Amino acid sequence: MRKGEETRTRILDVAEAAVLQKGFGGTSIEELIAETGITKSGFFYHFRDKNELAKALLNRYIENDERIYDEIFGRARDLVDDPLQSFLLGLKLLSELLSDLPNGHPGCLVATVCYYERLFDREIQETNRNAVLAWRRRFGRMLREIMAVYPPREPVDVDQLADMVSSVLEGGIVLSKTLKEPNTLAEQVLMLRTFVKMLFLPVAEMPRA
Amino acid sequence: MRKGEETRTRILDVAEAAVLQKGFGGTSIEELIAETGITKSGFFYHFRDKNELAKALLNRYIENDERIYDEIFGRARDLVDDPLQSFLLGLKLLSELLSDLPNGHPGCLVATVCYYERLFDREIQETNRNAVLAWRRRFGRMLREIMAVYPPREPVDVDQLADMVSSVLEGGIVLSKTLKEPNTLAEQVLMLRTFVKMLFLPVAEMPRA
DNA sequence: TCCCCTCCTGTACCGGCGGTACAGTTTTCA
DNA sequence: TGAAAACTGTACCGCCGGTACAGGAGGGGA
Repeated sequence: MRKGEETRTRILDVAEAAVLQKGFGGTSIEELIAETGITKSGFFYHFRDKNELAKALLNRYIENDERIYDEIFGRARDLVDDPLQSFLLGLKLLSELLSDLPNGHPGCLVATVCYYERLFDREIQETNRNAVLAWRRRFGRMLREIMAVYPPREPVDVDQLADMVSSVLEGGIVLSKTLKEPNTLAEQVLMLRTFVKMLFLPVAEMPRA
Repeated sequence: MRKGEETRTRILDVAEAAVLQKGFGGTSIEELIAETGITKSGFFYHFRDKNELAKALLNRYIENDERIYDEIFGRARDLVDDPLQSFLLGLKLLSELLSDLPNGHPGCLVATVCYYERLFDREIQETNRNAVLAWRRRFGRMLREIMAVYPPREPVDVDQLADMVSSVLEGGIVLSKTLKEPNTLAEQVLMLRTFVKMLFLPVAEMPRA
């Protein structure tokens, strides 16, 4: 049981890196087995077909993603009491984490799946959809706490604002990868932070001169 | 010359729709020739290989994209003198255009290429990079005009703010497609508009009661 | 009218890949 | 030590990207 899990994980590791660079259609099973040093039969022992691999890959990615957000915003919550300051700190920590990635963000599997949708079954599409909805709920929850204390300077829909976090992350990844500027993603998160700050923080000071 | 261009365009039309739904790796040449009613030899008469098709596809997409932005923000410029109000109107018009798309936004080729990078040659990657840089310059130009009149409420880097427009668009497309909620993209653009408004517009009124 | 160029069609072929089938072997752990 | 788990090896299928090349329809200019 133990050994099997290890091999499975190794396949998933190799597959994830490949898929994020070349998409699902561009990643061949043959190259995966070559890199993991397993045989074709061995691969199909673990995954019935490519769709099954995609399913496992996506689920693992989403779980890991959730864990990272839990940790970052959980830490921010522990350090600061105020919901707004805590959220702003969370975005700061997230931005730091992203700018510490040595080769930039490798890409988001949710986006990859989104741009390959037609070749996946309904289950994967639903999983992907639910992942995005989970982001909406997560950030929405925090934003609602903020709104209970700070009235927004402009009228905004909470869900749409929560989606903005996801948008900037997904879009920032695309920009960062395309430009080959690893730091762009981190900067975009800080830009979003500025937006949130401005939206909720009471006018602090008068413009000088 | 006329007939050839027409066939070429038909291939590109079919290919674009397919690629946006299934990615490059997931789109087979055989299905393209089946749908356009051309033979395999006919296809390879127009495009040397898949890479050549991708190149043509991407260039056409980028040109069309630029034309749309030229038109929208050009119209906004004609209607309103003030650079800030003009930009805000442009975002409004863009949001309306996006929410009028019957089946939602079909997807962005730049993002598709970004998530398939490793299987393309340097030329395509450079083209893609330049497209994103062109967005940065485009929105940067408008934002600089705004900043010459309106001091931003918070210190922001112009290029990063310009990138925010691209981020929200790219991210909004991913969200919209994944959620199968066509309107999410338009809402995200309006959210961005709120941000820009808040950043540059002087405090308009006191919060009531 | 003839010829040439553009724009294709038809046919045959290659190797890689996803996937299947299944028999046999090694490794692990209770 | 024995059964289950975790593989290997081999053979095969059909689709796909790509190559090669011969030939043909149709229009436009000399």
